[in-house]
Amino acid sequence: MPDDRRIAHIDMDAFFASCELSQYPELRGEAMVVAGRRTDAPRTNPDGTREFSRLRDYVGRGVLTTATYEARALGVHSGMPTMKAARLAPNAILLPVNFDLYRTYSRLFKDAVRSVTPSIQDVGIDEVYADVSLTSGSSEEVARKLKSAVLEATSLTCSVGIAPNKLLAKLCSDIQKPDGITILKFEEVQSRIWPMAANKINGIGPKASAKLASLGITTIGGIAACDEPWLIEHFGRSYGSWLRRVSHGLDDRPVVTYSEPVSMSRETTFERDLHAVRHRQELGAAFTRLCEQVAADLQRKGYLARKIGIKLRFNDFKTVTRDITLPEPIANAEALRRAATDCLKRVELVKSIRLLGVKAGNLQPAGQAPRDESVQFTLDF
DNA sequence: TCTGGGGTCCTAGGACCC
DNA sequence: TCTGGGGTCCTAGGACCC
Repeated sequence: MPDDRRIAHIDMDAFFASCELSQYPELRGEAMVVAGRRTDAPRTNPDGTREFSRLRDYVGRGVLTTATYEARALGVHSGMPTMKAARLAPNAILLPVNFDLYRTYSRLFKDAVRSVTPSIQDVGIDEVYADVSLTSGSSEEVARKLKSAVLEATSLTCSVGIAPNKLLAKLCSDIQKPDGITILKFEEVQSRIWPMAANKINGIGPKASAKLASLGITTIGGIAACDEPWLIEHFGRSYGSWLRRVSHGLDDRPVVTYSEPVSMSRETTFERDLHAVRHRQELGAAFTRLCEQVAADLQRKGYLARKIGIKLRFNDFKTVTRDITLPEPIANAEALRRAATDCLKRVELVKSIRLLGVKAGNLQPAGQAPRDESVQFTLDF
């Protein structure tokens, strides 16, 4: 049943690009993408003007992290391989990712939302849910209050959706973008939500929407028109009945204001594929580094891990994982590398390796656990 | 010149225990 | 002497999200 909550979803507009524009205002109105590495950083001339890299200068295997609306007009979008984007928009400005900057703005943005209501749920770096059931004022007023608080704190715009639950609020914040406000009452699900594409729903990704399309369903209303047994027959018991519920706008998930992390991982895609034998040294060094990074992350954030895993992606893009559960939780790099090496031994290393990753799971707070010392390793990959 | 990095959650089979 | 189930843990893979 629809409930009487009032949930806001606040989504920053083209967040990474907007953060960069605050640093480089002269790029406003330009086609610009964020994708590069440090070597693509702008250079400052003696006269104070700046020179920027262009997309055509990029060499590597990354994908676009974001693109301004002007760049999107040239046919590029986030997630697109950067080399492909370079062919479509060679003259677009290229900036390296600057996560420290985005984290700073993210903190300001979330604090601003928190000044309106304490009940907020993090959803990544650039969006939050907020329970505004008890916030005074009409939904319009609350939305305006949220937007002006964010603008004042960050000089950046966001889009706000307010609806009876998280599912609908998230769909709403996307309707008027950028810098928009969308308020939805439950009675409007049929008229305003049902016409939307099925894959707008959080949880209906590429696979599910392709399958829906193959069954002749492209909109949310199309799902709502199916009966539950039919959905269950095609999508399984759990996913089928979930599809039924969300297509009718039903969602009783609470706004979760705090949650413990489940896993921490580090991974890297190599500049070129590496072979386990021919590039043993290089792989061993990368492997050690990843283990050290994960260990450092665990220690910095105060967690121990009982599950250690590795991830390999081969030159044919096939991905395998192996993991192991330890009798005692660990956080130090040496023990982590030993466990990860045990996992690595269970993989046949014939094909060249494109990506290597190390992951710590089954986390528990470290409490009074003793700190470990940093250790030098031999490269015995 | 295809295809990043850091996450969460779910499923499914096998081991193992009662 | 012919075939239980339920529960939990472990492992691998995959869908999905930002």
